[in-house]
Amino acid sequence: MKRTRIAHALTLPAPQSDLLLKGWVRTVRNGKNVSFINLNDGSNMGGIQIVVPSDMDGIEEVRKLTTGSAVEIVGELVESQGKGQSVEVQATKVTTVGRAAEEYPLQKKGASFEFLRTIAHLRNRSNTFGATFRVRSTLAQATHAFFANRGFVYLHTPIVTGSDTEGAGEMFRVTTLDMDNPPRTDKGEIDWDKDFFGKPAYLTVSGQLNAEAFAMGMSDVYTFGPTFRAENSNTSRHASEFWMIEPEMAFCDLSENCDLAEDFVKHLLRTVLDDCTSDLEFFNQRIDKGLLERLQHVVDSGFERMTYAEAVKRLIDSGQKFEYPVEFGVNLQAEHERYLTETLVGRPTFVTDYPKSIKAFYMRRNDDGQTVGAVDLLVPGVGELIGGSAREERLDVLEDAIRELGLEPEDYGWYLDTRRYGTAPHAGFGLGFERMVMYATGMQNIRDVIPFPRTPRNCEF
RNA sequence: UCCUCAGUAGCUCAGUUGGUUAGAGCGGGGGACUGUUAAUCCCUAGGUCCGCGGUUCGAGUCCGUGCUGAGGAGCCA
Repeated sequence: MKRTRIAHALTLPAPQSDLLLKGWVRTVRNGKNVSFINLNDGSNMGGIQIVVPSDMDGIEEVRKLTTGSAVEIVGELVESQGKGQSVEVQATKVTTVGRAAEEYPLQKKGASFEFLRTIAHLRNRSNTFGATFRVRSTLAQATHAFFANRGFVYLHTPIVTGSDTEGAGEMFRVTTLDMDNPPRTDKGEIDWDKDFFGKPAYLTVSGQLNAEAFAMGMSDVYTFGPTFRAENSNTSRHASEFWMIEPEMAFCDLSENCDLAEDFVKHLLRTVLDDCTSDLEFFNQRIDKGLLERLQHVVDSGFERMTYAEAVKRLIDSGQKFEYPVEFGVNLQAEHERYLTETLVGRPTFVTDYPKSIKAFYMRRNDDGQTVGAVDLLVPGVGELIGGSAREERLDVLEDAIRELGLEPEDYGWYLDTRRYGTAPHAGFGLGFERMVMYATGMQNIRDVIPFPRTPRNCEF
């Protein structure tokens, strides 16, 4: 007999005999004539109700089943005699595969997210986290489907990089040197020439520069992989290891870049609305009351677009008092971004054309000489979901930008080659995948949307 | 890194102005009842009150400090 996953079993017409289910016990309730098991195998939200008659062989073992135990059930799918479910399984055989010890920490009654983080290896068996990681998986697969449908090449950029000039944040060093006794140069400095790669190496903070190189030849590419930032960030939306999606498109300007970002976000939300209905209903009911309405609204309406200058003006004109005053030339504070996207606009908002002084060197200089072709996508509840730009494709302008930072263009050899040999306008963005999962589920902490989160001072599991 | 708050049973929490032997619900163990739905009812076991130092006749409670966690800020995705 072949195992049937619970989500599939629930789609079968009842009655359906000779069903083999395997999963984990959520609850057991023992009655006089029957015992009830709620069985879950991760394929759906609510699991399935198993009814075990009291005269079944081995009923004593069933009565002593503990929450969390792994079991196999053989039985028949029938219309339910009770309320609360349309079908259930009348068991003919129950086998304990792996009994859960009495101290199994996931109880029927709710535990705090904070506690569940300390048992990250078990929390996927709870309603909230099962739903979160099903949605996460669906979003990942929808990402690949979206880009595949548009002819993008899926590009694997390196995890380990020798480039310390990316400027996107503090980097984790990768080394095989003995840190207790590293080799030294004559000057007493650590001799990185003796290290594995013959020079300092780091974990990537972005695949963008590599993706740009591939866009200058393969036209439309995207990356989707882990990214590492060694920032000492202690917030609900930063992790030291996270997943980022970075499309890069040749012959593309900032406006087309925004078009793609908007299509992409809408495609992701449409997919989870269609494919994760019961999970989203759970989130809507238990985690974030307005979730379904908000997601549907985002799918149905256009995103707002405004320049940084307009954003500053609207924030000032609003008369709203902020802890930090709004002023042209300084970065928007979190309170500004939140007010803009949540109150003034009420849906996702692209803010474009920031002052060059507050953005990265590779962003394309606008004709006004003051701003660059940057874009942030701000969304209610999460903040910055996407950061992107048109890239500076003009060799001389890019070299000037590097020099203005006090850096040497010679250090950017291969990157500048892409401007030297058949350069073309191009643009791209980075989307923080965990922030997307947060936005789609209403979950408020990045540590709760990644299976085993890595944050400062936390590398358990 | 900065600011604020918190840490009491396996989990979620209560614990009065500092005062005898620190409580409840859930979970665990035992039993009753029952087509149940976080089932219900009875009995029961279970505690380094985060660590260290101090004030006091006396500290879960007050003070200092360390650790851990959370929320907010900065950095960003």
